[in-house]
Amino acid sequence: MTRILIADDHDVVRSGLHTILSAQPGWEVVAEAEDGRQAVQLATDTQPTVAILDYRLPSLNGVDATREIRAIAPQTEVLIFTMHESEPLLRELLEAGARGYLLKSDARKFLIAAVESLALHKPFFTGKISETLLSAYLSHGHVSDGALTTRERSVVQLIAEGHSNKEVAQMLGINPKTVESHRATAMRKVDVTSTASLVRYAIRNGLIEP
Amino acid sequence: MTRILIADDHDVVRSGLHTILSAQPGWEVVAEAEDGRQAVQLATDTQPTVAILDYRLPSLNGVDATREIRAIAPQTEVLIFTMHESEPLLRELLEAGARGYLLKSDARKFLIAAVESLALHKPFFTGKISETLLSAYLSHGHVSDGALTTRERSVVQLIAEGHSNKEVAQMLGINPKTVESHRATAMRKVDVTSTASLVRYAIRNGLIEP
DNA sequence: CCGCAATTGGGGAAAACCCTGAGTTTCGCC
DNA sequence: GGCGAAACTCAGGGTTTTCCCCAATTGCGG
Repeated sequence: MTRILIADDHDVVRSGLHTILSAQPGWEVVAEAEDGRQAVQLATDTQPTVAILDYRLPSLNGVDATREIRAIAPQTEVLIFTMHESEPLLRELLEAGARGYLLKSDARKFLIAAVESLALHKPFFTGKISETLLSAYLSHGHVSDGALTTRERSVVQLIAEGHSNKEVAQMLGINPKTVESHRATAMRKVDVTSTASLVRYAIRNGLIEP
Repeated sequence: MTRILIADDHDVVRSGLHTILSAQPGWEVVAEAEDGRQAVQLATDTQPTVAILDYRLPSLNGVDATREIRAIAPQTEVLIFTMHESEPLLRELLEAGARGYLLKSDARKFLIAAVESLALHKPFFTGKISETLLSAYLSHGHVSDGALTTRERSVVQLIAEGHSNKEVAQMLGINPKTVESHRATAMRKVDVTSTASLVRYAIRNGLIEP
């Protein structure tokens, strides 16, 4: 019996997944969560075979939820279900322990195959970026650092949220000049020349909410 | 018999809507479209009572699809189904002829009620902004202009795309100082104090794509 | 004709941006 | 344990861009 947990904040999506998955012989949806915390809680309680998590979840996002579920229920495989393909996101997810990545637009074609694969503890990924990144991960045990370092990401995040260099410096407890430095290298790395473009980058890659 | 058309690019969402709606006695889903053009085509063919359109649709967005459907199948009521609540968007939709606006997060509570209402040719809207805006529309036949003027919107748009004041000035054929001015008033109007926040506003309200 | 808002600008202070250099953890690796 | 690479930390000193007050000009509706 393949036991499945569904976590998505939109009940319409949950209904859709539920009907599609329940139609498969031997598959059972054992829990539905509408936010991250609930997903972790239900995963603990039900110990499902596969947990399907939307990346955008209230209270606890997909990455953090993945990390917690992997810690609490190690035999549960996590399938991330998301709108857009983002490389930094995928990287984080791999580190967090997700073993599947399914684009919402690929759902019809690959949903069954993805869950099937995860149930056998084999990874499953869709999308252009996925193949290269996944093979790199499987051969090295980790993926090379993304465009931005941790510090750079924090800075970009706070900047994109509307804070000035000075404010960011205070929040992080460092010198404004250092913030400038991180900001500058980050901007060079992602190849933009204005704050506006940097904000768009941050939003596209899920560093902040629009 | 209430005949329903569903248009959404994610098949999971279509499945969800389908199962929920079909469960209602007297309701029938007569068509499913995965993009805007197909929705218009199917609306022409099937002449449904209610058309449920996702706002984000490939090939033809929700607003344009609404306009065409209202022109071709005037007795079909259009219900827009969307993630976020955006005032400018709602404004456009009202002008285009939509009679319903349903947030995806409100789906479980209000989906049935919304379709029911539209089938009786009564408007149905969820969300905070909706009430005030709708009543204004019903009493005046149109809605007053949004927060930003035309010029201000253009400027914000170009700024958010990553252009500097100087570049924007060249594109619009005006003095950089004038661009600054529009930018400043726009920022006061939408109540932000940094470029970053302005870009987020632009993205939230659909002035530009992320 | 008068008001009011949109559009157009100026001047000056503040912040962001660019380049260069350099000290100090931090981490993987032999 | 030592060694190198990369990350994190700041500084100086410059240019460019935002940001915030203000004022003049259109233009449209009461």
